[in-house]
Amino acid sequence: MDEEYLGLVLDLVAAVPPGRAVTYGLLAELVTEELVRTGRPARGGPRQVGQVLARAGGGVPWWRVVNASGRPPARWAVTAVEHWRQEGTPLVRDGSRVQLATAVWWPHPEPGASG
DNA sequence: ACATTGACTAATT
DNA sequence: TAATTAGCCAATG
Repeated sequence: MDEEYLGLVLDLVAAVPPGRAVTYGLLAELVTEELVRTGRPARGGPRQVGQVLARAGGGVPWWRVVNASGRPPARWAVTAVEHWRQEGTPLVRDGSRVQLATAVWWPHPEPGASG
């Protein structure tokens, strides 16, 4: 886990707009894409993204990163919900999780890129 | 080197 | 929806 990987993850998280969210898995894929695109070996997965955020603490909008169920880390659930309500993030009926179908965001694909 | 742990995920029940 | 299980990858003891 070097600085380059940390920076990649943190930059991506910082790029997520308010009121939107990404999943750990998606973030991991984006990181992998970028590494491969720049000719570097792919590494890490969703759990590594989690590791980075856990280490980062504050300083990044961590509440915009949720698991595949739209939930934040249990320990920070209350704080996350407060942020979501403040940003107007689409939530499911009970307000405890992000509505992924409408809230998920990802970087604009580059022109010419396949897919 | 082996075991355990963790801000994960997908499939099963 | 919730609880379980198995798979995953890297860090830590």
